[in-house]
Amino acid sequence: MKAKKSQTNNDDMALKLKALAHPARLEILEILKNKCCICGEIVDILPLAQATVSQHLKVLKDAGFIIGETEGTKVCYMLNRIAMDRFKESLSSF
Amino acid sequence: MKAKKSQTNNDDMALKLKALAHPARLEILEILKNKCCICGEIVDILPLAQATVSQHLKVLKDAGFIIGETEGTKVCYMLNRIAMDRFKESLSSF
DNA sequence: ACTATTCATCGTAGAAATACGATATATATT
DNA sequence: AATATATATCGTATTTCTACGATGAATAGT
Repeated sequence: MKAKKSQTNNDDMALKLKALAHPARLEILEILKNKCCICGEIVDILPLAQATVSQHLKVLKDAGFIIGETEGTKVCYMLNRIAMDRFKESLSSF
Repeated sequence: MKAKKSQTNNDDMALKLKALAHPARLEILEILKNKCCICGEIVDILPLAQATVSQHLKVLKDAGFIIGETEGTKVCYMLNRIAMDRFKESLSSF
């Protein structure tokens, strides 16, 4: 049961690592580290199409690293500091 | 030039994250965290074919997370503690 | 109601990752 | 030299990722 749990942990950890394992997504996180941004601002910064950026944002959101707050027709994205810190903490065992 | 450097950093970081982003590779790292192992021992532990384990070891080695020391016909793998710590350190900025 | 704006989702082409059997390579043993 | 052992590499089928145009959905402004 210990091994099973470790397995589950690794699966979960691998999913989170995969969510981070792309240059564009790391850049998005760096942008959101300093300030909240609406999707369009991120599209303006990155050399990627809107659909692609939206896809990357979804990956980060599904992994829990960012939060999106809808305000009218815009969506304000922000870093989920707690999730990020928890992730780094769980990495510390390696 | 600041942006360029950040880009390069992110590319490199993404490569390292990708190398870690697989349950089998995380498990290999956990195994090697405690003791050095020859490839065959890892093959015995993981439910994967020898070719697959060898492939995963190569990914970890190419990313610098492990070191392989050949001893006769065997290869003793060990964690590259320095590389791992450096990686975690560079993650701390997020 | 119509139009514009913002973002998400769909469909899809191309690239990369994954797993494995087969085979190659290199050393050790007899 | 022939055989056994340990590992790496090759070829390949399958799956997953990535990027983007096209389109849908929701709200805002006229």
